[in-house]
Amino acid sequence: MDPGCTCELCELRELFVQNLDDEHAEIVCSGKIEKTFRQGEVIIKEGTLIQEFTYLKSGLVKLFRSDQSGREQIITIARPMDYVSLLSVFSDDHYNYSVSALEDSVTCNLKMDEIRTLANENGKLAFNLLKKMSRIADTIILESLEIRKKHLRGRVAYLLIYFSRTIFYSEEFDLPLTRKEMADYVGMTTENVIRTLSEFRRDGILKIYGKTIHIANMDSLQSIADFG
Amino acid sequence: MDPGCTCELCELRELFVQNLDDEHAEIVCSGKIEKTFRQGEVIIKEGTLIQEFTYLKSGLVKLFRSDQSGREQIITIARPMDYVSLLSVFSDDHYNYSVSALEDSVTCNLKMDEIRTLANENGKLAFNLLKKMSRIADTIILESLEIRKKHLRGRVAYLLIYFSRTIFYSEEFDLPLTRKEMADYVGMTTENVIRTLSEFRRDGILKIYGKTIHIANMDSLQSIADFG
DNA sequence: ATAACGATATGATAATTATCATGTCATGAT
DNA sequence: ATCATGACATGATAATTATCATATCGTTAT
Repeated sequence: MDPGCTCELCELRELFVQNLDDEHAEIVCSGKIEKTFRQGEVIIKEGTLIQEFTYLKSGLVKLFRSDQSGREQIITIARPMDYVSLLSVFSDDHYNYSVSALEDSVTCNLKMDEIRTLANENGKLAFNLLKKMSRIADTIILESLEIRKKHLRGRVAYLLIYFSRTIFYSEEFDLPLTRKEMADYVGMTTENVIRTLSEFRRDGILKIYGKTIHIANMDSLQSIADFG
Repeated sequence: MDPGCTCELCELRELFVQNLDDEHAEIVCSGKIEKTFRQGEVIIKEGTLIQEFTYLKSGLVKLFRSDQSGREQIITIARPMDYVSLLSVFSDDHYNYSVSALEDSVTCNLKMDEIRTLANENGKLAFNLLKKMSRIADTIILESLEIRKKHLRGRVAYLLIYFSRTIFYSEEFDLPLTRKEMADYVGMTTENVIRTLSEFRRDGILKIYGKTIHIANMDSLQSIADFG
């Protein structure tokens, strides 16, 4: 991959550099487009034609679907090193979900038909894509099953631990979601998510300063997530 | 693919025959093992080492996970033409779900490391696997979101329509699941699934003779699935 | 044939969650 | 600075679902 692609930590680079010769890497690289999104901006819109392979370089995004009544269901939250263009990309012509930026984000976009062509010609590349896809799909499905079997308190606890462990690596962090979005994620109403957070605060499990959450008693929170 | 692989309708055949030369097809084919399972038998056990690529040739199976308390969550139901070895196969060493036969079933098993090797060498094969995987993962995720946003009645209606349209192509069919399994699928209790079926019967939407279901009023059932 | 068991079924009650009402607070627009 | 708006918050009540109790039915084991 030529020096133009200087995305040091980019997983795409890792993926392609191992698997493509210089000539093909150059093709991919020359078609690369970086896009910047402000918090709240739509990156991918449900129903839109899939033309690009979108990779999240920095920031944080949510994948979601909207039903006829306008309510959103959040499918998952993706960080850099996750593929954003994932779910429908290899099986469908149109996105069946939307993506928007939870924090200011930068994406790296490649032309989808180039990826398709390259993958068809290059088993290693295709197989690596297959592995990535498999892992991500797996994670989403298992996460969805986990959430589904818990009650309200367990779901909220699970989500907070997810942010603490997986996203922010800290017991204090700024929630990247509004209470409504948390509700959309765990499949409950906004009011009940708020009530649950207040309960956790009253029980001394959390300290809450607006969007800032400090997990004061991780053990309790963990056992609520496990058994609630 | 040599004449030994005479699975006329097998999607594997279609997948491999287009993508492998005779020599490689012979490798795959010679390692093929067919296995027969009676209704209720376990085909894949959660936690087990993944060594085979399992394809469902005939029958009907359920994919599910068991939690610590012993309750099952059904992830999806797979028919022939679906890949059974799917979710973890390319991303994990061990299955994180189980599969068992809802009807007498026959699987076709290939060695996983052969598939891995071939996919690495053959872009077309890997890309076709990628497309299949993508489609199946997509379907499971979207189905899960659909179920999740409905209430009890809507979930049961959805499931009945799913059997009618997708599995049996008829408005009268024998339920391949017990009431408990239906409950495990839609994430509700057995009692409430039974109650809902009884309600549908009382409302003239269904006729129920034990496991045999006749959908007497598809329009009503459909609108319950859509809006309930 | 009969006993035992699991699946199906229904009712009563408890637990959980949604809805509606209302109010505060922070923030951006004018 | 003030207003408008949306996010956050809490209580009361309604709707939904789970749990517990009980009973029937069909199938399997003895």
